[in-house]
Amino acid sequence: MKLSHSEENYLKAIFHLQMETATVSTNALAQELDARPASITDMMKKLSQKGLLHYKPYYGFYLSAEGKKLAVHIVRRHRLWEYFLSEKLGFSWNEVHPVAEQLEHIRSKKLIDKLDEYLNFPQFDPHGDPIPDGKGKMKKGTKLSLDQLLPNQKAAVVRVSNQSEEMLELLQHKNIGIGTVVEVRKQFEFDRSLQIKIEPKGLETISEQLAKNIFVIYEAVK
Amino acid sequence: MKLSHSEENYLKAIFHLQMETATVSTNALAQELDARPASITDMMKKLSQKGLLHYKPYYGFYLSAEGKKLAVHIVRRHRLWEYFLSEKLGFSWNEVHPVAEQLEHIRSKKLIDKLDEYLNFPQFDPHGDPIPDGKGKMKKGTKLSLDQLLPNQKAAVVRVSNQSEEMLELLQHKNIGIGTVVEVRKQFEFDRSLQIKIEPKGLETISEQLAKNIFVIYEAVK
DNA sequence: CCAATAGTTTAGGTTTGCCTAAATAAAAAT
DNA sequence: ATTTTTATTTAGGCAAACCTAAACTATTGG
Repeated sequence: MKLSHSEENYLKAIFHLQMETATVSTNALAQELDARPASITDMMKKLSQKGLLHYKPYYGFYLSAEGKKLAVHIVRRHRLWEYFLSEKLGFSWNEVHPVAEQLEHIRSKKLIDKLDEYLNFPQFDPHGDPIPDGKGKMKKGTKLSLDQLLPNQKAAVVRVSNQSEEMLELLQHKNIGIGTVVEVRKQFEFDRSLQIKIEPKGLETISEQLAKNIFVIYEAVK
Repeated sequence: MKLSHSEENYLKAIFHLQMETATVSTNALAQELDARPASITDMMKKLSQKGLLHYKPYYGFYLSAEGKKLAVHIVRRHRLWEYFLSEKLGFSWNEVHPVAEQLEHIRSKKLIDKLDEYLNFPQFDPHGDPIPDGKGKMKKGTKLSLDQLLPNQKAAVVRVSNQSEEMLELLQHKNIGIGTVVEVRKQFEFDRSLQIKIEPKGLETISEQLAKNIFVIYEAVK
């Protein structure tokens, strides 16, 4: 099934809205896509006819299994590109979205597979959102800033919220980057600084200020 | 000036055809773009109205200065992506074109600048065609296989025509890759093998068979 | 319960980028 | 120099993806 850019955008938007509400309304989607409700209705007819979503007029719609599968693949492409832009080309995490929005529509399975491999199969994008793997599976986790992480809980760095030269320098010195696995060992009451374990190296102490700017994800307990 | 994907494709195609003939005909462009002549006429009206080309009905057309500038930038994007796909993602040189055809339309100056920097400002794509720099300048040169290169003439490797594991292994062993500067020192009559100088390392001897599969460009004498 | 309002769909229009078929201009052949 | 052939343009249409305005449902509040 080959989709137009527009159809892909619709699927992705519905996918995101479905995280909140099981069934999505015309107006909600119109707002999400910055389009008029009438345009949404047009597209819903088309997509439901293609079997990508269930649509009952006046009652909203939600993705079919097929539609969801396609949506997840689009999300995968989007987040892989975000990771690429951030990690390889040095974009800051707040600049990646609009460009990834375009890159996600490039049609080439080989491109995405090779890119994934080249990036070393990252599991989270620069915003801390999970990247689905080739089969559509993605890590579930809880996102919070490092100063909120419970002690002795392993977590992966997914984003740094401040992009100043000074902070990046400090992070580089301490060998902390996206994907780095960390664990809080101790919190010192006096200045709320943290002693953390950084894999694979060793221990470091970081200030509360820094910790608040580092976001991590830890895996939900199974 | 922002162009649609289609408009960009037209400009690029005209640019390429202009290498052969100063003025391009409707039919030639229709063939190049695999479209009907009537569609070409439609687009020529639009592009000439935008000032991107000079068009006299029944007499063909050619790019204006503005149109040429835009075309060169599209070519730049295309070739940078080809280089990326080949060098970073491990695509073979004959697979890169269709994917680059899509990637070239991504709109983001920053993306291209960063990509160029990330790739270390390459001057030739995997087909041996020159990549325009940010200002539109590109190296002019003559392309031939290494066994045809005149002795003591420095040249840059731009492509290897065979992609077998065995050959890539050999090339890697001899430290020859795209961009490597080489120079023929001596040709042995017996088996037509070549002694070549490889920068920055040193001398190597390569078989005629290998030399025929390595393509180089040398700068035209000024 | 029924009217007002909020949400959704239908009807009809626009632009872009294509197409076919017919008309017209230029080039080639007799 | 006509006629024939080839090349190009015009005219009219179509599909995708939007839009506005009008019509229609569903919900909600009195």
